[in-house]
Amino acid sequence: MTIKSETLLTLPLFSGLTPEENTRLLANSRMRNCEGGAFLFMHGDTIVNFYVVCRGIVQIFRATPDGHEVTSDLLIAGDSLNADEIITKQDTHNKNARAVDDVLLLEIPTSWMLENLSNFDHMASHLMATLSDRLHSAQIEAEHQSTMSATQIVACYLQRLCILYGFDPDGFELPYSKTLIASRLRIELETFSRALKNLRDEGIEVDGTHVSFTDTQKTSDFVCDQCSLSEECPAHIELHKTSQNITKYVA
Amino acid sequence: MTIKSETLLTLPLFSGLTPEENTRLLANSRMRNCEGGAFLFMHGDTIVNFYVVCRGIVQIFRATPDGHEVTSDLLIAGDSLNADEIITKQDTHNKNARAVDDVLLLEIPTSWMLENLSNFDHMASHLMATLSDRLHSAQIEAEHQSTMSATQIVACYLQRLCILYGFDPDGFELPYSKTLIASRLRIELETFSRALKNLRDEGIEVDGTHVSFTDTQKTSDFVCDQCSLSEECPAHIELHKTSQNITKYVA
DNA sequence: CGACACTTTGAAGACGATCAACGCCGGTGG
DNA sequence: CCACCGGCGTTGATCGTCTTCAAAGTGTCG
Repeated sequence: MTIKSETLLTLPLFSGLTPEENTRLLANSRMRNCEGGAFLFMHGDTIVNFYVVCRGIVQIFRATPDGHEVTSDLLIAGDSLNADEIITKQDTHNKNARAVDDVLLLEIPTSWMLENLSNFDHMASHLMATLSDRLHSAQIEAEHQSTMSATQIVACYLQRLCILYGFDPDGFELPYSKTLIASRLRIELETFSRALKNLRDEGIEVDGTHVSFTDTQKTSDFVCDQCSLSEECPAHIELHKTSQNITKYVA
Repeated sequence: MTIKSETLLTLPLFSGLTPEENTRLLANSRMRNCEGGAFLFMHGDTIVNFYVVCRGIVQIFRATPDGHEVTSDLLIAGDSLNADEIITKQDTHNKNARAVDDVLLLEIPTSWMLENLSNFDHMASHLMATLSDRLHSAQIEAEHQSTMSATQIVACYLQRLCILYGFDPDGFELPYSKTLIASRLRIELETFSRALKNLRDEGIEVDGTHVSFTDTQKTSDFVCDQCSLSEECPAHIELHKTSQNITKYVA
């Protein structure tokens, strides 16, 4: 499996690199294939690599003391797996990462990343921006968790999904199983199922895996500003475009 | 109000600066005093400054559509107020910041921060580490929110409070009002009050504002690993030491 | 002393989790 | 070809926990 240099350049993260740095990046990174169900790394493993998803879906999750699995995130092409672990005091992963379907990863040693952060404008600024965005999202989501009903949370999630993946609001298919989404939203599958029924009243029709926003006005009154279809998030749009580029080049 | 240069050097964030850079930092920053209740900035305001708390308590909060206030964080000396807003696409604050008591702040223009991030090792690495830590904490907390009972959440919080502030586990006073803590934990004041009663069974005695861990064994069985007294978090300890240094020098 | 903010306590209600049963579908094996 | 199974999703009933509303208690400060 070879990587075209243009591929890496399409990632915002590497967009500031000089041609020379890019060459060294290619020499130090490699593509890794993971079949569905395989662990990319586990909680407690030593941190050695930084990963970027190029194709497929990766589930980030943590195990509670009682053995229950809690999904922290679902990542798609263009997402970095563990940007927060490049610079950290601890040397072991604080979460599990598992391939949901067949996944293609860009694998770069964290040591190499660290050495090449020295020029801020080349990579570090992008990395910091990513961390800032993630932090902001995490805080918004925590706020949602405690102020909105399960139905509202699901509505917001579907909206963001549609924006992030660039789906057609008039009709699209859920990209993951309902079990996975429920876990991601930290609600039970049963609650999720019931929430989907309630959404009909709010202008969101869900039948099987098919979703369609039937009454945009009603929906936007219901979901939070941050997740509204009307408000396009530039970062997400860009990310999605990048994802498409990567899958195109790497294939 | 003058700032001794040693004061700034005690902040991990600025520990990599050269003497020359430090001089420029002093020239470009200033101390700001805020009395209790005053807003440092509001949601929607243009982002112009980066702030570090030197004394007092700052409440970060957001308003829900229905007018309710949700506390995102409570910051003490040594904490940066808006590290995530130095590098971000949006140019307006995404949260409110209010002085709880009388607060002393270090105020630095974000433009200056941006210009001086260019050498990664001097400041940016510390900033990134801060963001990573925050992100990790936010994720852990979101996980707690959905997997633990209110009583457990309170127990974990008291443990972390004790570690972070360097209090004596055998007995210390709550640094904020119960209303504020409840808001921070995203639970109702009534629930918080009842949780404190339940904690007696878990080896945590709370009477008025006085807290004491009476049965360390029992407590550590009850709270999550991350928040256990037994496990000392180096970053927090360091932060607390820094806080003490700042308040000492700046006074 | 009285006003006021903060906290506690009680009772009722809402919401989501949990448990249990069932329907649906794709795969496997006889 | 059909019977069986397991994963997935739905639906119903019940239960526990947190929120909500209401009232009373506690403390401080004028």
